[in-house]
Amino acid sequence: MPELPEVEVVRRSLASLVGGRLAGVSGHPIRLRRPLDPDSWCEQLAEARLEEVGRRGKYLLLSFGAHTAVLHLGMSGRLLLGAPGFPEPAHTHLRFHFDDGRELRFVDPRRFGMGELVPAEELGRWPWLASLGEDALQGDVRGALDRVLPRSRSTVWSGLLNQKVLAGVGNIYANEALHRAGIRPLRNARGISRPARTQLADAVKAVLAEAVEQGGTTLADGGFVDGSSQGGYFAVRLRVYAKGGTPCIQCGEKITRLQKHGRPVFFCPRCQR
DNA sequence: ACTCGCCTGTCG
DNA sequence: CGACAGGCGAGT
Repeated sequence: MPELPEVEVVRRSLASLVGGRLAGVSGHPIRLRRPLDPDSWCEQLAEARLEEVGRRGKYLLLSFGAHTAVLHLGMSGRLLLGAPGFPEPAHTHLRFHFDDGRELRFVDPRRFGMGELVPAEELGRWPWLASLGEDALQGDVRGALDRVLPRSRSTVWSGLLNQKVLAGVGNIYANEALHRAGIRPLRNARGISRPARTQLADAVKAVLAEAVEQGGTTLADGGFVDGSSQGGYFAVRLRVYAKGGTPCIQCGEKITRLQKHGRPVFFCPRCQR
């Protein structure tokens, strides 16, 4: 569910925890994308202070001095701030107990998420972070697309979704950026001209920045919420995603929906060439 | 470069 | 009840 903007919104919603000290970590061992053992987190983090909440692509980084908690929300993950006595959602796998009584809960029904506790000095070498490409919000998006797309044998849509190229773009924003740039998702990446790549890079940055401003995309199912359980408002600005059959906002043509690698792709057959 | 599988919840 | 969902890595 959460792509870069949603993770960034969560990151910002946790700002009030920064500087706080842990009183403990709890939960039951469970298999997420990797096994999670809350007891070992509790031992290693002891009474650590939360120094910073960072983000790389779709990964959240909670820096506790000697260790960094690396969290990925997968499709259904949430990080929720709770007050003492606040009822706890189902599928709460991990709780950070702060010494002011507040709790940060990692909730993930579908268990596609992940939590890893990494020694700070190993963070840069940690494989899943190390393989990430340019951050799609803050990095050199144009440079990354210029380097990779002309040599890619895949579609431009796949290229945007490839986290080794750009870190943070998921299916919603890939579709939206391609519409804004007037590019058909399933075109060969190497056939995209340099000016079109520049437009695409600008569109990626613009759509992500706008989505962050709007608090992220919360679709009708209410999936995404920030740390305070607030949804975002970008869904009303979506131009193609989940809009198959409805008129294009720019030209009135019906939005096409098709399926690629089992995932939905949306585009306007008139505006996007 | 593509397919599959990991899970639960929700919707038609 | 089946189809489908925002992701991603392993295996082919």
